[in-house]
Amino acid sequence: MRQKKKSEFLTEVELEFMTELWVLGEGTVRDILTELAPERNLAYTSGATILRIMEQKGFVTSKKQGKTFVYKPELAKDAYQSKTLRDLSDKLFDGTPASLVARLVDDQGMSEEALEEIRALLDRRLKDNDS
Amino acid sequence: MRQKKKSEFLTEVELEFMTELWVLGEGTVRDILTELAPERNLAYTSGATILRIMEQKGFVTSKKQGKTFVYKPELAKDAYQSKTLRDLSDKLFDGTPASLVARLVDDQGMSEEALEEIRALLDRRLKDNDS
DNA sequence: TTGGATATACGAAGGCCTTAGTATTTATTG
DNA sequence: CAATAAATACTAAGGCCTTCGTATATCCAA
Repeated sequence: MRQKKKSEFLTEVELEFMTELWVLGEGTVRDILTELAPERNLAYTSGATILRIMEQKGFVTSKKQGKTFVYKPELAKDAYQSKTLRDLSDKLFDGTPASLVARLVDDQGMSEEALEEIRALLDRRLKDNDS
Repeated sequence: MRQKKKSEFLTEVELEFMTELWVLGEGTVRDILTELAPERNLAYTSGATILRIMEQKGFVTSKKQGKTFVYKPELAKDAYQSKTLRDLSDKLFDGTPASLVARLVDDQGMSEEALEEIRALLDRRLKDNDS
């Protein structure tokens, strides 16, 4: 009785939709399409299909409101961020998160503000560990 | 005259192969298959196909050595790490790398050493900016 | 109640990814 | 040179992703 065990990662479009749901809290097909960039131009039925598939996969749940489905994330953004980082760290950074951060910090195009912000974060975290 | 502008990201298997090439520096189909986990069990011709496609996409180059192709990464690991992080930051962390680090630091079991290491890195980087 | 607008259900096309098989070429060595 | 082993070239199948069209159901207003 083989378990599904599918990838549990969102596809490109699924992430696009989920991102809107994370902002909205919940929403209908129409709500989400409205939030997308105007140049996105996705057919209504495409949006409906995407959300139906996402529900099949367990990424969202729905409740019927009148004749319309309202969708809600089943997966918290925080949790998904964590999962994604763990995966990326394993696959591209030899499983050492520190090297991931190192690369990020080394990379051009990070403002000094962002760097300071990260350092503050680390300081706070290190202080917490001491106590 | 539409430009290719394809995704420029490695697929799952391509990353698997590229990871070996990054370690080896360069290698043949045989070399790479040897490096993969024994349980991977990929047919030789599959490996050859994957590398041929990767060359088409410009991820690797090849030179012929005797009757055999030797493949070499065209894309540096560092560069690909950066690109990937930028993409992830944009798509899942509202374009603010600091929030990415925050999530990583918050929930990954990062050792104090690793945290210190990163802070040192930041300090160095911020000093450089000052000068 | 019925017509029109809007929503859902279903299916399918086209594309890329992964994998592998078959046919052909090439190097080596008796 | 011929036989064998190994590599390359090509093709294709199966799966998932993205997108949309058609058919059907549902709500609301006149």
